[in-house]
Amino acid sequence: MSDSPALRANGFRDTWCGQVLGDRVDSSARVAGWVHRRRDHGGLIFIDLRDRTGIVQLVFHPDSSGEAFQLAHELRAEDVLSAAGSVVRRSAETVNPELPTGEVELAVSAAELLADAETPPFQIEGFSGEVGEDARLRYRYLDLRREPMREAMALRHRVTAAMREFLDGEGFLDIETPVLTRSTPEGARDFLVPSRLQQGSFYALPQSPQLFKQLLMVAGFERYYQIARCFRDEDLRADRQPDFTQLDIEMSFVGVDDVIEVNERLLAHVFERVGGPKVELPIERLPYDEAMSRFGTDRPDLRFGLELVDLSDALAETEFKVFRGAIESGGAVRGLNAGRRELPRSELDGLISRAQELGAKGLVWAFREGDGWRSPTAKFLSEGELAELNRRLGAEEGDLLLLVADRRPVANAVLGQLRVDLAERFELIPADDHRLVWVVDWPLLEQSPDGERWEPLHHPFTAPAGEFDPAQPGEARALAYDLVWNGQEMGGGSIRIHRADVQEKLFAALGIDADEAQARFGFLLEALRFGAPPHGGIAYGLDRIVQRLAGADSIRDVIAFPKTASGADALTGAPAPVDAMQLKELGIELRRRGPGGS
RNA sequence: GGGGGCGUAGCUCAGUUGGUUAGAGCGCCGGCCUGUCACGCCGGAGGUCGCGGGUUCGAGUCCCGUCGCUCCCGCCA
Repeated sequence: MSDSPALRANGFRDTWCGQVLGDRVDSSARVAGWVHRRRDHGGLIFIDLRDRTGIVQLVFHPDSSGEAFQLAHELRAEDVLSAAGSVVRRSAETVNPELPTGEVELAVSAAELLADAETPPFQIEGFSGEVGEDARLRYRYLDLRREPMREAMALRHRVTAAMREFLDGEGFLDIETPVLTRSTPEGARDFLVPSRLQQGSFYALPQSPQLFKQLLMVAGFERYYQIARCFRDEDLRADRQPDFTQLDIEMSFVGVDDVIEVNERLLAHVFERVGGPKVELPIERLPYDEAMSRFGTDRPDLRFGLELVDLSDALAETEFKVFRGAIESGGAVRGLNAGRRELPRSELDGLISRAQELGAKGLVWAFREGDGWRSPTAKFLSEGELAELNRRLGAEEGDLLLLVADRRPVANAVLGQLRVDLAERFELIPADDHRLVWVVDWPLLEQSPDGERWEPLHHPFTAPAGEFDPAQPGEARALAYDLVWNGQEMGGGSIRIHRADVQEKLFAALGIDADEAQARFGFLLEALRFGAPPHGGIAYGLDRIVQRLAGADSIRDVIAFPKTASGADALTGAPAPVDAMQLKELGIELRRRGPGGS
C-alpha cells in the first residue's frame, strides 16, 4: 500500500472531483473520493473517482509512479482514495462527452488508500437496474451515494436555501419552537413521549408548530418562518411519512390577499432558483364550491378536463329507483364524460370495484350509441332521459360515461378519484405540464361523519369570514387557502382568530365547553387577551414540494432517512424495545399480549 | 383495521401442467491485457427458493399460517 505522508501533509484534497475541468489543465490537483469504477488494462489502469460533485478519471501509469500503480491494481469499488497528480487534456479520440470532466483526466503521481470497502450489497454506479427499497433503506448510506439520491439531496438543499434567502429578504425571522410539547388538535393521532419527571404525563410531538407561531405573533415578531419537523402517527403513503418537514410561515397585520401575495413571490423565487416550472403570477384561485362541483375534490388537478356534471334535475321524474332514491334522500346523480374510449368488460368491472372501494354503492357505465346508450342501465331510463343525459354530458358517439348516484360527498369523492384514475389510464395528462391553484373560500366547519358534531375543515384557530353565527355553523366561510399543485396538496393556511371572544365562540361551536377550552387552550386564550395582532400564515409540505420538483414517485426519495410503510427505520431498527430500566424510570409497565388478551 | 402486488444467488429478475442437477444479466474471485470510460477476453465461486406447517411418490410451483417490502381504502391536510 502506498503511504504518502507528503500527500496527507498537504491535506486530503484541494479540488472536488467534479471540478477537475479544462481550465485546470497543466496544473496539479489533489482529489479524494470513492472508487466508482476500475478499468484495469494490465499496463494501464483507469479509476473513476467519485465524490458528491461528480466523477473524474484517474490514470495510473506504471512508469509515472510504480507505487501508485500497484495500489490502483488492488483498488476495489467504493474504496476511499486520495490521489494527486497533474491535470492533463485528453486526446481528441479519448474525450468522454458523457462526463462533465470528460475532456481531462488526472495523471496520478501519488495516491493513498484512506479506507477500504467491503463489496457493497448493491452496485452504487448505475446499470444495475432499479434497486429494491428493502436494500436501499437497509443500507441507506450507500443508496445516498447513488446519483439520483445525491441529486435529490442537493435539490432539497437548494429549495430550502432559496426559501430562506427569500424569507430573509422579506424580513422573516427563523425561530425554533419546541419538539416536546403538548397535544394540539390538528386532527391526527399524536406521537407521545412519556415524562420521567412527571410520571403519568406525556409530551406530544408537534403535528405542526401552529400554536407556537401564533404566540410568536402575539409576541410581536410579525414575520416568522421555520423549516419544522412535524409528527403524525397515522398510516403511511407514498406521500406521507410519520415525521416530515414543513415550511411554516406566519405574518401579522395581514389578510388573505397579503399572505397569498407574499407566498406567490416565494414560490416563484424558489422555482426559479432551482429550475422548477415557471410560475405564472398571479396563481389561479378556485373557490372550494367550484372545485367540488367541477372536480369533485378540494385538490383538483387542472391539467386535464373530464369535469363532473350534475344530472340530478334531469332525473327528477325518473323511474330508475337507484337514481330516484339518491335524489329523494337529498343526494345527487353526478357524471363525467371520459371521451371516446374502448374498454373491455373486465376494466369496466374494475371501475365499479374501484368506485365501491371509494365508498359508492355502485357505478353506472355507458357508451353513447345513437340517441341512447349501450349500457346495462339503459333499459331503466326513458328515451327522453337518455337524450338529456347525453346532452348535459356533451356525449358524442362512442363516449364513455360514468355516473354515480349517492350522497353528494360520496358521488364527488368517487367521480373525483375516477377522473384522476381515467386521466392516468388514458394518458390525458400532458408531460411537463404544471398547474398551481389556490383553493379558497372554504367552509369553516363541516359535520362529523356521524352528523353529531361540527368539525373544522382546517383547524379550530381558522378565522371565519365576517361575523361567525353560531346558529348557522354550516354557513360560515373560512379565511383559508390551500395550494394545490397538479392535484396534490402542497400547503395550506389561513387567517387566524386573534380575538379571545371569537376563539371561545368557535370552541363552543365545536362542542368544546369553557372548562375544556381552558384546560387545553387556556394559554392561547390568555395570550389573545394581551394584545394579539391580526395574523395568518401557511405551511407547506416541504417533502412533497421537493418530490414534485425532483419528479420522484415517493417522498421517501427526497428524504435522507425515511421510514418504511410500516413506520420502521430499516437502518436503525426503530422502533425497538427498550430496557426494563428505562421503562421503570418512566413508571411504565408493559402488559404482555397473551393468548386471551386483546 | 381492510384489499391488491411482491418475496428465488450480493443486486435485478426468469423458472412451463407439481417432476429428477433451480437459471440469466450485472456484481464478486482468479488470470491475461497500455487508451478505457457499461473496457475486453479466459476461468471460477456463489442458493435455508422469506419463515413455519400441510397435501403429494415428489413442492420454488398447490393449500394454511406467519413475517417483511410496497400500492390503495379507511385514517391523515
